[in-house]
Amino acid sequence: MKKDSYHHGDLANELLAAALKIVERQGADAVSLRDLAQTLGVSRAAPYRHFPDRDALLAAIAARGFEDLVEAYEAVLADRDLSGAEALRRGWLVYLDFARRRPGLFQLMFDSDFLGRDRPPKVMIPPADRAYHLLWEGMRRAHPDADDATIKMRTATAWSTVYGYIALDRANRFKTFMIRPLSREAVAKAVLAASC
Amino acid sequence: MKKDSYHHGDLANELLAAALKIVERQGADAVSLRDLAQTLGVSRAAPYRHFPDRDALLAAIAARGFEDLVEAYEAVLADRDLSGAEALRRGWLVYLDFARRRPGLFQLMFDSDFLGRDRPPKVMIPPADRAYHLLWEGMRRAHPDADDATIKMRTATAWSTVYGYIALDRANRFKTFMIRPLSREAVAKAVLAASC
DNA sequence: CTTCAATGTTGTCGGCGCTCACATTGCGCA
DNA sequence: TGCGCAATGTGAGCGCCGACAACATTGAAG
Repeated sequence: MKKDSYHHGDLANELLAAALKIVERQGADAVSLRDLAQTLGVSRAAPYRHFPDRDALLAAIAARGFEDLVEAYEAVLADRDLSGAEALRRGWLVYLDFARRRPGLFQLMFDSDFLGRDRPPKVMIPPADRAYHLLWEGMRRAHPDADDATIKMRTATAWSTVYGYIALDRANRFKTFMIRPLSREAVAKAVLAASC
Repeated sequence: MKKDSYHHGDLANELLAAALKIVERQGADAVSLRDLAQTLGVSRAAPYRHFPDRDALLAAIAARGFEDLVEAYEAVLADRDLSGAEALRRGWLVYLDFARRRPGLFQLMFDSDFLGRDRPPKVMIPPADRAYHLLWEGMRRAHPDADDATIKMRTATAWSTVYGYIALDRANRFKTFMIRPLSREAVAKAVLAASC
């Protein structure tokens, strides 16, 4: 931690923390390894001792985002007293709230092409898989007797709607359609209605 | 057109055409003004005589994309023999087909933040407005007696679903849910069912 | 024929990701 | 205790990019 020593002490974590702040405030495009290094008082090349390249740093941040999202979603599913439909509704709200409160991070997690690659960054495979699996679990709980194909299709459709709404709302596209944008609750209800 | 003269002759249009090809094949991120200039046999600074900056060139391409999309959608609405629901369904198919055949262009049109700015590039305001307005017209035709608020909300929800599906499909995200992704027709039908 | 606006060129600046050879440090092991 | 090595940080440099400024060339209008 002492700043004047040759070795920084905790550069990897400080890079993650500083980059996360930038992602949340200005989006992933604003992350520059050179900038980061200067902010933390190290040389431009230092970050490369901890992350092979810029993408690896962003992937690590995205992975942390998935972990946070999964934690919040699991808190909803943990309440066994909730009806299936209500658990499903609250689960969508978790996604909608996450996207609204941390838009830059959400965008990095879902809009970057990390997960679409042949070989996604290994740090984010488990939490991302878990996040997607939870969507399926929520839908299954609301439709205990439906067959797998139905569950999957409804999950895909509902997730399309929620994700599309989030992306369009973030980009301010709904001003074309209405003065006041749809509320998160309205979206969650509409999605719920469409998948029940 | 003559290549050896000092003045190129039609640089603006050739820049647009060459950049459009790159957008469609590799996405907007792959567009480099320097590269473009070299390909067309002019100097690095020449493009700046025709477009103030890189964003302006991309905005012009996006505008052209909206014009193509509007043309295809209007061809559907022009058939007055179609039922409202069928016209709506075919309208969504126009979007889905456009997104599948020209993913890079679609992404530039809808994912870039041009339209979300305080002052969107003026070349793309009219065609983009028209494209969004057509969604509303299609929905109106399927629900002639619904009030405006309902039309708007259904349009917003349906567009969220279609747009979300397109983005997730392009990013290959549905492999988590199913082996074979949903077909365009299945999506159009699901959206139609949800908004009728 | 002259003049001028349109168009193209060269040079330059700052920023970026990334790599390489080298410097410093501290930890584990003899 | 002291030594050696792996981990970590440094500085220089490469090639790429967008953008600007000063200058060159051209064609068309008068």
